[in-house]
Amino acid sequence: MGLAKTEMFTDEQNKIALFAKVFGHPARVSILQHLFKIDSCVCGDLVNEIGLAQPTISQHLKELKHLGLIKGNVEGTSVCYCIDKENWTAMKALMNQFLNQDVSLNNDCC
Amino acid sequence: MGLAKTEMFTDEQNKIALFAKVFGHPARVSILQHLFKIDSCVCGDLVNEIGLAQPTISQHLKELKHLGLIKGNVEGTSVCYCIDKENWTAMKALMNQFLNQDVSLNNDCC
DNA sequence: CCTATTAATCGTAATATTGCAATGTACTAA
DNA sequence: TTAGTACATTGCAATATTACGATTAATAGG
Repeated sequence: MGLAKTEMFTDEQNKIALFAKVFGHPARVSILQHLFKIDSCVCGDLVNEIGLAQPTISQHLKELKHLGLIKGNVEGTSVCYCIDKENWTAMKALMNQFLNQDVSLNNDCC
Repeated sequence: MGLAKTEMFTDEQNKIALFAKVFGHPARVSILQHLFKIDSCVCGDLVNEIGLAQPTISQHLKELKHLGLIKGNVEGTSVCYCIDKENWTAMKALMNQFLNQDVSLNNDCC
């Protein structure tokens, strides 16, 4: 298996899970934090910043790009990656809706 | 491999990734939403609510419990699960810090 | 053209995740 | 005690993820 049964869940639940999944690796968290911290970024910087090999970083960037959270422009021999602000904001709204569910219920059973 | 190299990242990055990972499956998202929606919950309800088999649900509940996001009390033959409000709030703060990084930078390179 | 640089892709090994049948455990009721 | 109910644990098969060496593609500079 190793295969989630997505068909039995709502689109919203699957979408939340997909975004969360991409944040579920410290390298990708680190990449995103780095992209926020500086204005622009080439992959080489990330390979130096994070300790992983170049193909590994490239693979993580691909996943982030696939979900639309970052975008990359070719600049000569290097590629400039940065946060896709619009998609990030939309993702944030979805995640906040999930995280900010009302916690003040009177479920005193536990 | 399939093994994240956690030692090269900060505690914060690893913690964010761990929480995100547990949200990275629609069944666990669904379980948490259901626990928020009702006051208390036994596992049987979840097995009916979600379409997965009982051992599968039990395993997902275990992961949520391990991270402290839910807690369970034995009540006779059944177990009452609910959100651990305190830990949920702490988790929320960490995740919001990550999600709400300033998006208004002038990274116009892309 | 040739060479260097940068990053993507391919191939593969090690490990993790998902899901469930079978089984085990703990409690309740008769 | 026996049977039933509710959930946990075990064991395993199918698939996914992570990481990286080797290679490839694309561009820049000579």
